[in-house]
Amino acid sequence: MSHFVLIDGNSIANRAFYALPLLSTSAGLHTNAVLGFTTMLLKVLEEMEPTHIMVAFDAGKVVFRHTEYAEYKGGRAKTPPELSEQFPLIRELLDAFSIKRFELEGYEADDIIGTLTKRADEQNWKTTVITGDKDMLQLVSDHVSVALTRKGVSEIELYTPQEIQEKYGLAPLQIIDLKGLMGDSSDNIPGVPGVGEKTALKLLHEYGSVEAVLENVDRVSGKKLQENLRENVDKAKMSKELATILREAPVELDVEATGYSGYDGAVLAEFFKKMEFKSLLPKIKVDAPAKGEEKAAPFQFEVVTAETADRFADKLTSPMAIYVEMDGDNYHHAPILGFGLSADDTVLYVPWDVAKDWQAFCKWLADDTQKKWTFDGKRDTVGLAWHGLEILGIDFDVYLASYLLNATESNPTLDSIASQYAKVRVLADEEVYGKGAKRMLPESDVLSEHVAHKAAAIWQSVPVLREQLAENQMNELLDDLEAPLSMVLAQMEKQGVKVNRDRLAQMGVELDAKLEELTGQIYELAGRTFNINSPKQLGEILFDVLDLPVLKKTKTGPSTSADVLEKLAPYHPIIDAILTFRQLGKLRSTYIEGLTKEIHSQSSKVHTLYNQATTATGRLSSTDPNLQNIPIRMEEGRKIREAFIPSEEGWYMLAADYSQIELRILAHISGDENLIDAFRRGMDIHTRTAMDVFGVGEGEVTSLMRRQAKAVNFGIVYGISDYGLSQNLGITRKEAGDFIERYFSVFSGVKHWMEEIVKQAKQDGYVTTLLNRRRYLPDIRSSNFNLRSFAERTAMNTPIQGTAADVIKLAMIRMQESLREKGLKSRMLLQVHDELVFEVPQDELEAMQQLVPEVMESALELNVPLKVDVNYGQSWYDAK
DNA sequence: ATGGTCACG
DNA sequence: ACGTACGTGACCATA
Repeated sequence: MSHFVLIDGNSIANRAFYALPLLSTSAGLHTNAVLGFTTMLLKVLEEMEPTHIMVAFDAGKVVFRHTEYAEYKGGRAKTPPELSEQFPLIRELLDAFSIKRFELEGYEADDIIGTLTKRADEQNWKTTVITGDKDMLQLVSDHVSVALTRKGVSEIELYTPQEIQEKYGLAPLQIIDLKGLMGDSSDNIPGVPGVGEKTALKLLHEYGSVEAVLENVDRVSGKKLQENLRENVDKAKMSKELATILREAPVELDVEATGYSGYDGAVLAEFFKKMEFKSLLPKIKVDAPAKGEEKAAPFQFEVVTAETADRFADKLTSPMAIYVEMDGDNYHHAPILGFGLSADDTVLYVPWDVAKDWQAFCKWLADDTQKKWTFDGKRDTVGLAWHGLEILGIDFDVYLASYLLNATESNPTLDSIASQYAKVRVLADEEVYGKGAKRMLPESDVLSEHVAHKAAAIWQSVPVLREQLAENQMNELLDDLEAPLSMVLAQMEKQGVKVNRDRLAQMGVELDAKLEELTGQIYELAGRTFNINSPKQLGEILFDVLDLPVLKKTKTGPSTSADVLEKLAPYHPIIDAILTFRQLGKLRSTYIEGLTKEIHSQSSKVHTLYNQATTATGRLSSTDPNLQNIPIRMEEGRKIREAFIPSEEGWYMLAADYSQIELRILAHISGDENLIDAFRRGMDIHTRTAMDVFGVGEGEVTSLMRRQAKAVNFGIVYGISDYGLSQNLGITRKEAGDFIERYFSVFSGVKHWMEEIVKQAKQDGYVTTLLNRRRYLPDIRSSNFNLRSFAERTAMNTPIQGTAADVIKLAMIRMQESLREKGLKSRMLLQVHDELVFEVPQDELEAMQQLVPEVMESALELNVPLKVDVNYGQSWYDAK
């Protein structure tokens, strides 16, 4: 059966360009749109198996619509040169694929596709249109489906008439009426003012078309809406015309001429090489090896056994890629299965039982001069340490490198790294081991090949990663910050923190009693029993049985979150009981029961896992258990910290935290003179902000004024919006807006910086921290208001939060060095974003109280001082 | 698996 | 007209 695929070339190229980071070849040629286009094509060819395929492009400056409406597409931003220069490459790409492309002077790709689908439809061909443009949904019919790209170009969503009906309640042709009413800002189709998607859909469900709406305008509910419709009759009609895709363009291309019989693998490979798409090369389907090209050698590796080990001793070289395979994600517990090793043409697999008794290997492993390339060296270091082995000489970590190159793709996996930077394919662990309850070890030959692939992938990726890091000037960030930090974190994780199990149990007993009492009270107040932990059941009790007002909704029903409940508290005594129940329940399940489960059987301590490649901003995160969210704000919860104690008799817990680090960093990078002055004078920053914003003297700042100023300062760091501030302070949006305006008039340097950073983000597509950490913001130029606004706030927040992360990471490295140099026994145990926690012998207390702030405050020189507060006590609770 | 809620900076 | 404060992870209920 025939299957005709039509691709909207401009739409896909645009999507791909904005979805992918701005990649370039070593020669400086930008290729991200080409790459996205290519992945899409490979996917379409494989999954849709078209018998006919073509790509349509817009052509020429004069599109016939212009003559009808001068401003058509006027609102659209100019195509950036980085994208325009890729169009010729995309044409080359299509030629390499032997796919027909077509353009027609004065017409858009839409119209070409509209015309061809009509012809195909008449012949009853199965037809699929691929585009990112929702307008095209109007082409859908029984034979024609439209595939919309989502998440850039990596995923597609197929629309048939049924799906359009389900999603919009409209027939395909009514999509035109929808656009006619709501308009489309990206195409500068005006629509009717005041009518968005919701209103437009409501009108169409009732009347069916733009014309019918206009005829029945008297019956439309809403005075303002009626007025808008009456005053914009012409605009509505014209918008509908603009949104209508032409189905009778003078396209001379015969549908039959788009017949497709596959591509020449060798030609395509040549093009991929030119584009430096190394990872795509293996995806080219070749029926027979192309003439003149040697068949790729099958993957070869050797398994080392106890008997043959001696023969392999001289294969252990420097540098060499090593992958330590473990059974499970938590390397504090996981058994080690074996090692993959690779360098040049050597690829080895060494089972654990062989490796642990192979002396030459263990010696090589612990030899600092033998350089190792790894995937997650911290995992290797800690995992091996639990089994009594030492690994030294880690010289490159592809996990950290890949994270730095793209922090938005959190937790890079080796299979994805391999597909981006290496030739060899690596299966996802899930494919080898299964997931969840179905997880199990595969046959030993499957396992050894999988691990061997991993080592080979690391070996091949390193040079590519090095080069890309160099292009972004990020080698220093890796070599001097993240890599040394990973070894500091390894020590902290392995060291662990002592937790007093009995203390927790005792608190648990007290909580149980209180919770039981509360449960009884709640049931009585509700008049029946129910599951208080179920938002659904709780909602029924509150809003149906007790008939309390619904203040906020979630996707699934009325919200019962704490901020809503607090507002409902005056209505009914059950609310306070529920709030307390929630609070205590959280303490019991997460912090008593959860934490107790994490106490390690071997060490009686908790050993967290710091994730160094998860956050988009450069912060760490902590799991199993998460030690970065131990309660502190409420006294009942804060008591949990009494269970965190030193691991040795007579030692102390010492905590040091940066004071206002984010605002100090804002002062530095914005250069705002007022903010800098405040910090140089050592003032309380919230009081100072209140003085400036309210125009009062220091003695006249009330606690309310200080509280409001504090909220404004938080808002500034988060990328302020009047709505967010109004929510936080419980004031109107207008009042919040006034605060912000006054803040910006006093701290004009901050305002200027915020405008500039957003502008820069729009230009570059990313923002950076002081140490050149980078975060891409693909939505910064989105036409979707929400996505764009979010990206803009992120552009303001990330340099601040990310630089703070840089600073404390630097301090941790210096701190560890300092402890070693001075021969101190004190140990760094925890990092909580702006705080470091140590355990300290009594005779080092004095020295540490001096040293820790000194090292932290001098980690990075800014144009304002950094300030650190230190406290110590018998437990983490007492270090306050 | 997903969403709601809540703990932290 | 839109619908939000920035960054995380754990637990519970429910599909």
